[in-house]
Amino acid sequence: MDFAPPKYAQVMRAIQERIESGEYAPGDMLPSETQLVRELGVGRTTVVRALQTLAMQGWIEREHGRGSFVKGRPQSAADRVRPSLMTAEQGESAGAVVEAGRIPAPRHVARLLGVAEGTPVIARKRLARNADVVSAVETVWIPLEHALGTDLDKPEPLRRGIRQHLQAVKHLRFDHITERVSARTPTQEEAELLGSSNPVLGVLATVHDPAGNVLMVVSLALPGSLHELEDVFKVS
Amino acid sequence: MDFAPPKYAQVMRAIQERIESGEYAPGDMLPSETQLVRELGVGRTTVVRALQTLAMQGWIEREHGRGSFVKGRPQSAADRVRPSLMTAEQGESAGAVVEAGRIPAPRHVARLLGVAEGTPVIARKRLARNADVVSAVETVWIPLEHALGTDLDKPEPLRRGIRQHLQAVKHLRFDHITERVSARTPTQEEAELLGSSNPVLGVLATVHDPAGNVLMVVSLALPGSLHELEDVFKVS
DNA sequence: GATCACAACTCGTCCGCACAAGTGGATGAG
DNA sequence: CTCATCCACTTGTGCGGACGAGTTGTGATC
Repeated sequence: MDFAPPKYAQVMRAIQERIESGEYAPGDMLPSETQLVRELGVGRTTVVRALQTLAMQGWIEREHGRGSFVKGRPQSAADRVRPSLMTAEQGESAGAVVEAGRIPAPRHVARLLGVAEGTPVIARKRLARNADVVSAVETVWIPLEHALGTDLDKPEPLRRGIRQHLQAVKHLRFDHITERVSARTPTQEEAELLGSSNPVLGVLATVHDPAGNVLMVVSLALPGSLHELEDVFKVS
Repeated sequence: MDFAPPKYAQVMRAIQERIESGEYAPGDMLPSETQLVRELGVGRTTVVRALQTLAMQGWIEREHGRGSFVKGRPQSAADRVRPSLMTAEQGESAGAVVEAGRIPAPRHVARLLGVAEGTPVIARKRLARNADVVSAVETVWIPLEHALGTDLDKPEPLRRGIRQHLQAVKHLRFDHITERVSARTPTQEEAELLGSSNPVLGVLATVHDPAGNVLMVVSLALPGSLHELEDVFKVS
């Protein structure tokens, strides 16, 4: 079964698309709430909720008694691409999983997980493909206790992302992620999978639950020629 | 005249105070919406709006069908280190400046500055040292119009950072910065300056004024073995 | 005892309506 | 012309009701 997104989200998307397409340019006044009600066939409650959410996200500005005005696509630190979160969130397609099973934890992973080096953990390694080119090698390391009873140690592709799977099966909740990015030469194995030994962006991330415990470690190798991490931020 | 804050804000404050006082402890379930409606004498619309806003701000968590649960006072994510901003902010020490003067803009810089390739611009290249090791090659590209009258084209070290210098002399204000990070092999020149041709983090940043005009471009080569960019962020 | 259906609760969304309050142009008195 | 007033518009807030959907306990049934 598939679900239609809620109406207020549909209204938001409709307006966002008109802003991105240039139909509503920055500075323009949006149609009034009552106009949108008539045009979109929804209640004013719904329109107001959509507009207020857009205002909170920085797309528009609302002035009491005057109208709503376009500001443009919001640039916030929040919409930065977080490669580790993408990895945890995306489902898997056929053939993506290279390896999934129990492995002694290497030192750098053991330290981040807070276990002794060599402790058996579940490692799940997969390939991200982009137009038939391998665009990333993703390895997820999970302590046995958290992987127990999940499908993470099975080579079959997951239909939902790892985060949703862990939440549904084990009620584990992600709270925050610490991500460290560096540049390095790919390991032998990564070079073979990527078909190149050019420099890669190495991302090493720890995923924490609300109590601060480390749920898992994500390690990524992103070929420098294919990936750029973009970030826009205000100067104080 | 003084105004009473809107009711939904009063409801928010009431719940925040109960969380801060410990009456509602983290993990506790809040009273249900209908209970709060009776207790506070407001409509459910108002209670729902207050609770949804608190959830967006991270005070509580709402689970469909189960209830609302206390998370605690929200904490904003730690600020990330912005290498390009550091570069623009720091002063220079003796011998740091490798080169400063007029150069035809290379293609990738010209595109970011919005000028034709080969247009003369000011390039200022310097080295960051850390315990006598060259830890970064920093190049700043500035259109002639912005560099005119400044000391940016002179090889003498600046006592203040580039940002303060531009603001004091030319009244230019930084508003936001777009930063793109990738992994690459250092150029011939960078490799010589760094004394190594190991992979580097390549940072390419454009600095914008409040109107969105590009004030300058910053290009950094950070050896992967010496630099890690760390970032902590909340998961939705 | 295990299983299933159901009721009673939760939050999620949506509607129509109402009134307050801010803005700006039209209108008419002076 | 100047100014106050009014009116038509805008958004802000609030209410009650309705229905959907997820969760959990309870009790009947097998």
